[in-house]
Parts: sequence; structure tokens; C-alpha cells
Amino acid sequence: MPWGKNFDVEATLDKVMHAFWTRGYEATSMQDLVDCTGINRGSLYATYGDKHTLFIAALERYDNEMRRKLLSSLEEHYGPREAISQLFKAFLESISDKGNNRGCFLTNSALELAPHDRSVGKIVAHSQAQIEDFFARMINKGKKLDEIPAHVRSTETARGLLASLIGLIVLTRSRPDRSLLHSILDDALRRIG
Amino acid sequence: MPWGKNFDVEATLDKVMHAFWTRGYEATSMQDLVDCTGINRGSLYATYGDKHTLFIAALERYDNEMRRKLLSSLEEHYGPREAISQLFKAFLESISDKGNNRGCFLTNSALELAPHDRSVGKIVAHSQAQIEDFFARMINKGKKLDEIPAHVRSTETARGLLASLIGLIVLTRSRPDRSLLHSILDDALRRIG
DNA sequence: CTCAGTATGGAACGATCGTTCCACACACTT
DNA sequence: AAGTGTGTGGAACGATCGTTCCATACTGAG
Repeated sequence: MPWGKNFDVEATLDKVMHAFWTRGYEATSMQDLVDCTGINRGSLYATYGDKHTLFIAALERYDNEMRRKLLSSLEEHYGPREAISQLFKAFLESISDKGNNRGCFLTNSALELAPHDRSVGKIVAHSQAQIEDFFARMINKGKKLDEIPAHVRSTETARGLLASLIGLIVLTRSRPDRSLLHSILDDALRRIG
Repeated sequence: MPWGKNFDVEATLDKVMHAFWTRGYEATSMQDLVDCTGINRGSLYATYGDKHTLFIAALERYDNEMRRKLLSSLEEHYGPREAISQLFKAFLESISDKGNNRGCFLTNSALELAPHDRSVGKIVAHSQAQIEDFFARMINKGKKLDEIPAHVRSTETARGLLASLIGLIVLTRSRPDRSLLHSILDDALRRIG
């Protein structure tokens, strides 16, 4: 009878996720993953499959554990307007002084792989659609609660906020300047009153 | 006496630029560049230096030949409000039906390399600052011409438009859907009246 | 026509890539 | 206590990476 792995499969996938997240797919070698997880090459292959399969698993983990949980947590704990604001702040406040700003794993993948890799493209597109839906839901709820003016167009504004959020995320990686990023947040919020 | 190269240095750099632009730095090998330019390996190295130096040259070429010329052309031929609109449309209309949407070379590099490569980071940050300045200039000019309401805050809105533009560019690569991208343009323009 | 000297094309370098494979170690069953 | 079979660690695979080097081809000067 088998007797289970003696390493934490989820925790290891988490380390892999952070490696791909920070450096991207092509720039992260299997050797890097062996080093940063402490798990042997053979075990990685036996457990997760090849590099591409492992990347997809890491990306899906991010989508489930980070994006999905963040959105539902915001939706649960905040009013609609504040939930939108907090989503922006989550990325704004993730920038560190020591230059290791990872931004958003899904957005990084959107540029590096989505155009050439169908399975990555699907995950990324679905995730972006979910964020768009989140914004639309918050706007509609905000209108009902009179937090957001009735003249705001839900669909269009939700898409606009999605673009602003992605723009902020990109700038997080290339110009991690708090004042710049704060202006973007303020400008985004002005659209919903 | 030397007798000049017998290939077009600028035209070749242009092909290199498109290769890096489409696939990124890590995913483009020197062999790919040899193939797509038709120039031999040795000549590439003798003319442009190593891969990283060649990439920087290609990125600077993009910044000069594409970004800079586009902005000054828009500034010259259009009124301020229309110039802003046309900048967005330049990317919106670049999406093709056959999936080879390259987006913006500088934005691609912002995510792939800027956080880890200082020289790339400088070029990208400078370019983004130039676009931000372009927006601010157009907004101020628009206010003077009464094209743009006086209550619009120049600096903040310029930064907001920069984020929206970058967001649109990213979505160009991951969700090349004309209706989605058009909503983002409309939403962005609504901010300046 | 001859010589000088550079650009060319292709072979070849060591390093590293993703991946496979196998002998060994170990925990559970009998 | 012995046997069974899977997870582990590390060596090793061929391919490809970025880069270098050299014999050859070719253009201009003398």
C-alpha cells in the first residue's frame, strides 16, 4: 500500500506560484523551482507533471486562492463603494520599498503568455471577466443603496474600472510611486461619485 | 579601408523589434532573430552586441520611432480632446482577427523585465511619464479651448488616463474584444467631458 | 591585377534548458 | 522480521541556450 508524500503539496505549489509570479514563466527554470521549494526534481515531475502543467496549476491556484477569495471577502465585508476602493488598495499597498513588486500573477501572464497559450488565455480572460462582473455587481448594488449615482452606466463603468485596475497593476511593477498610484485610485473612484 | 555593411541596419533592427515585441525577451532566442532577420549570427553580434544590448536597442527604437512619433503626430494634427481619443484608438484598432495582437512593446516590457532590469525599467518609466505628460498637456490645452471642462484636474486625470490606456493595452492582448475595448475608450473619454 | 581588411556563414563552445531514469530509502503489510 | 512497492535524490539525457571563433568571400585601394 502507498504511504503518502512526505511534503506538503499545497504549500509547495504555493512556493512555485510565487516564483512564477515574481519572474514569469520563461525566466523561471525547473532548477529555480527545485531550489526555492526544496523538493527534488523527480518529485516535482511525479506530483505536478511537466513545467507547463505545473505553471497552469500555479496560475489556477492564484486565481482560486487569491483573486476569488479576495473578491468574495471584499463583497462580504464592505459596502459596494468601499469594496471597489479596497480592491484597488490591495494592489496599491502591496508595493514594497525593496523593489520586489510582483503585481498580479494573472496580469503578468496576460502579457507574457495569454496571446500564445490558449489554456493560459482562457484562465486569464475568465478571471478578468469575473473582476468586471464584480465591478458591475458593486455598481448596481451601490445604486440601489444610493451610494452611487443612478446615472452611472454599470457595464461601461465596470469595464472602465477593470482597465484602470489593470493599469494600476502594471504601473505597480514599472513605476512603484505611491503618489502616482494614489492619483489613479482617486481618479477611478471619481467615476462612481 | 572598410566598405560598409551590405544589409540595412535600421530595417534589421526593425525586424528584431517586432520579434521581441511579439514574443518577449526570454521567449525570443538568438536563433529566432537569425531566422527572422535573415542576418547571420556573427553579423548580429558584431553590429549590435549581445542579446541584452540588442533588446535595449530595439526597445529604444520602439520608444523613438513608435511612441514618440505617434504622440507628436497626434499633438500636431488633432485638437486636444481628439488627440487623446486617437491615442486610445491607435491601440484599439491594432487588434487583428488572426490573434497576433502585440499590444505595446513598452507595456509588455514593463511587466516582463522592468522590475528586474534597471535599464529596461528606466526606458519604460520615462516613456510612461511622457505619455502622462502628453495627457496633461492635452487636458490643459483643452481647458483653454473650452473643449474640456475647467473642473477636470489635470495631473490626476492624466494619470487616470494613463492607467486606462495601459489597461486597454493589456486587454488587447488577453481579451481582444472590440466591444469591450470600445467601452473602455468611451469610459475614459467621459472623464474629460 | 594584387593586396588589404572587413563582413559573412557556419561550425563549435560550455552552460543550462526541460525531462527521464534508476538505485536507494523508507513505511506499511503480513 | 521479511517483503513489497512507492517516493526520493541525483546522475544523466539530448536539445537548445547565448556566445565565440575562424576560414572564406568579397569590396575597395594602390
